[in-house]
Amino acid sequence: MRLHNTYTKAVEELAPIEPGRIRVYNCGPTVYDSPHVGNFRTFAFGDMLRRYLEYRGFQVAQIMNLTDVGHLTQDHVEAGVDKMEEGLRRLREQGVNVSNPYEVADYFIKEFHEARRALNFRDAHRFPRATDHVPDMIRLIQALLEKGAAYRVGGNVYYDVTKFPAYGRLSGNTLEQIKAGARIEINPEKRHPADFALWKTDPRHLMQFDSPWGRGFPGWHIECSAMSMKYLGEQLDIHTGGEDNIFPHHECEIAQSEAATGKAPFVKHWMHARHLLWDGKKMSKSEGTFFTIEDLLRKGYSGHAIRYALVSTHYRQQVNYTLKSFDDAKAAVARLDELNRRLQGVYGAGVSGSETLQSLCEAAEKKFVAFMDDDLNVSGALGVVHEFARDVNKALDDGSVSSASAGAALKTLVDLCDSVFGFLPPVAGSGPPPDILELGRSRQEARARRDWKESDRLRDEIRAKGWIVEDTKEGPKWKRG
RNA sequence: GGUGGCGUAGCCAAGCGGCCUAAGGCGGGAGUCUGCAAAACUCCUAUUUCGCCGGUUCAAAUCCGGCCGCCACCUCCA
Repeated sequence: MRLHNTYTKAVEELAPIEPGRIRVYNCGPTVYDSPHVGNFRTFAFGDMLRRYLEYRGFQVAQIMNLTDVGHLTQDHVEAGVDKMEEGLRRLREQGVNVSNPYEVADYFIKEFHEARRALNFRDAHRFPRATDHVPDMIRLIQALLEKGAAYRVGGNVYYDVTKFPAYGRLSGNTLEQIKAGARIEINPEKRHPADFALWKTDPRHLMQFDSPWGRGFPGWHIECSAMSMKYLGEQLDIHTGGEDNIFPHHECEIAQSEAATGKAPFVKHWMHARHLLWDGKKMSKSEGTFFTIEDLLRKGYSGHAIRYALVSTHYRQQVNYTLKSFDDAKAAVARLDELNRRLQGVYGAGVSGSETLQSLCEAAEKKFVAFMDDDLNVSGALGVVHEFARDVNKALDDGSVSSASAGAALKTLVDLCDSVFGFLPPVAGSGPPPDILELGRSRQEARARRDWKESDRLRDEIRAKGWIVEDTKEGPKWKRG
């Protein structure tokens, strides 16, 4: 299996640190605002990666952090705005009863998990919160000070980038380039403009923690180093995030982690998802293109359809969405859902017939794996899925498929579309309730005596009760309205 | 200013030197099936064509150069 690595800018063979086991850290959400589709494109990529690794037989340890410290918008304290404070104000404006930053975080963490579940994510093994790990961060900062990789100025601690020769290798922002760039603010406390804060003492910050350097708060980057190493060890197989994290966040993480442990590489595969565009531009609140998952659900798109849309474009491809993208996804999911029901019907009916689907399944899975093994080529893999769907439908139309054969096709469909992609809706267990089935039987009787008027009336009545009945060769087929 | 990416049918999107007379989805058209509807299936919907212009090669959507257009990162951001 081959995956792209931002650090080397190449697609490389995945070679687990520990055979059979993959340790993945996903940069998770900041929880002082509602997560939006863009965030979830990245998270959905992380979830699919985990699912595919499991499908390929790896035991995966997946950690996703929740950033609940309200970092300042700038390293330089003076002009900084506390994000948590903004979140608090925003929620109060909406009439939500919150009194402190922890409650703000709780509120948005709950929202995040709701959206995550709606999109059928597997649970990461842990969702560590930054505020629960301040002592771990302090220990890491202390280690960096002891090794001379960081320095203290009053109550502030900065990382000394000049002590880390590899700084800039991930992003290409070498120290020379940063120095030349006019966009870095001058902070007289820093020895080098690219030095970044590990700890800040500032009485105005909302969230305050005790430290050897005074009461203050941790720098943004240190939390991920501390939490990933705490739960996954000093070296990880894969670390994911959005492309914006490459610099400065992940660049700084590498510097901190490797300087602290003396082990390199901190991460074997850095994987970054590209940002999405809405209607050709960055999502923007003022343009009304800042959609949350909840917004899309409210517009009538199912979690499965949203997931299909988010997952069906390669993660390193900049993707442009409009509402039509979600309509397309909805239709594609419906088609696969239809096949799923059809197969379940044949599988449950216990019919004998040809076993021809077996080889079709094997061929499809083989091709699917070949595409996915190549840095998660989902478009190619999806092509395989849809070709498979067409071939199976064709066989079903011939009416000669055995139950065993249908079962095999069912397994393939579920493996690919549910286990890996996670967008196949579950077939509602038992079908319609007895009263609906009774109406259906009346309708069949009406049809038998060619009373189309009554038959259509019953179909409308069934429809009004939330079910759709379709006539097929195998008898009536039931769907949720 | 620095760095990186993209430009394939109405839309989305694979392919990255010959199996391309270019996957797959959505949309559209015609048909099969059906009392009707729905679903499904079949066929059609890029045929000197893959932004444009040159070049390399026996061979290019795929490599090289130039141009045009779009985007991202370099600053909080997935």
